[in-house]
Amino acid sequence: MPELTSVRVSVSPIEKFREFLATKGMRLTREREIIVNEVFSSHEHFEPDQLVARVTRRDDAQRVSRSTVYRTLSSLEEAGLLRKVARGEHGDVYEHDYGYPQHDHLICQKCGDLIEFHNKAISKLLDEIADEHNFRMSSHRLEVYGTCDNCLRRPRRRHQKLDMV
Amino acid sequence: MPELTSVRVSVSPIEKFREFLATKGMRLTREREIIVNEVFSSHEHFEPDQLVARVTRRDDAQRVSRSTVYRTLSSLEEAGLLRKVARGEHGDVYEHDYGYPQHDHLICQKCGDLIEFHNKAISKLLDEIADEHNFRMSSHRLEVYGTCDNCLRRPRRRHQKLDMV
DNA sequence: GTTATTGCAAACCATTTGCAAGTGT
DNA sequence: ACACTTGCAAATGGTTTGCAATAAC
Repeated sequence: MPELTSVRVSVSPIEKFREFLATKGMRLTREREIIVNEVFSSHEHFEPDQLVARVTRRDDAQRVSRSTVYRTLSSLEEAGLLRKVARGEHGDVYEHDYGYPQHDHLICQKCGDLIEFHNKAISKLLDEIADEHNFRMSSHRLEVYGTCDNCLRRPRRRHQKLDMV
Repeated sequence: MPELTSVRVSVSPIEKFREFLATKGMRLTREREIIVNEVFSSHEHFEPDQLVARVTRRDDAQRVSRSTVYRTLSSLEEAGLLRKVARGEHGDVYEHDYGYPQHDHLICQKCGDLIEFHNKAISKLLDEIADEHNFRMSSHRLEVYGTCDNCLRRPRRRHQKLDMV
């Protein structure tokens, strides 16, 4: 088991969010807190609707409406706590963008799975390319589409239409 | 069987499309031909709605409905003649994917401008990365966001939006 | 003659928004 | 108290689809 160093994050997501909200004259409400807790309870990528499903099904004081989920996700994105990732035909997902290093994705077109990777050489090349074009880079999105290991090993017939003549 | 040279030769887009349609048991209709001509009359990136606007405004036999434009764009994408490019908050655009080498984009967040580039080293790195993950890569999308040369030079102006004046 | 295709309008669907009621500071 | 916020329902907006009429082969 590798040793974990807790150097990365000094402030909890909820605290970071509160700070962000404060600068906007916004409040950390019960609903926003519920959503942040839900979002940061696991490191999985998620679709807005998955989150909505979880928090709207409740019948207690932990319930949050669909609108509020969407509104809060936007705020979390703006606050730098979440980032949106486009998965092509599979729709967008959110991922944590706080306390995690920059990375890119392999995206399986069969099962929609996301595999993260980071490659310094690519980052360096991007710097050079931007420089050549006198372009000031602020971010990038690199998505590699194809078929993941799992789907290659156990191909599901229904995905292969083979309608080639 | 038509005679083909041994070298990769540029068949016209319309011909390529006809071949694709044939393999699908589909027909090259007047409407599809109109759209292909319109799409390949210039190399510009375009939004579906821009194309729709051009071909639905007509009152002669050159008119094509919105539905047919969308249906045909999908077919052209499937046929490998067009490719969709996501511009982040600026919405998706189509670009020619036939007779043009693979390339990526610098995308200006100020003006939405697209600057194409190609870098062999990046392609090579992607091959290696996919390989390491036993991932079969079929394509990739690399978009570099930031501010373009033009917008850096004219910081306070919206540049090249001449279609509004 | 079949069978694919078109145009229209209606449906879709994830996301956004107006508004009245509710809540944090 | 005063804004900010919520939940609901309705609006959005780009894209897709059902269907009857039409056209390609």
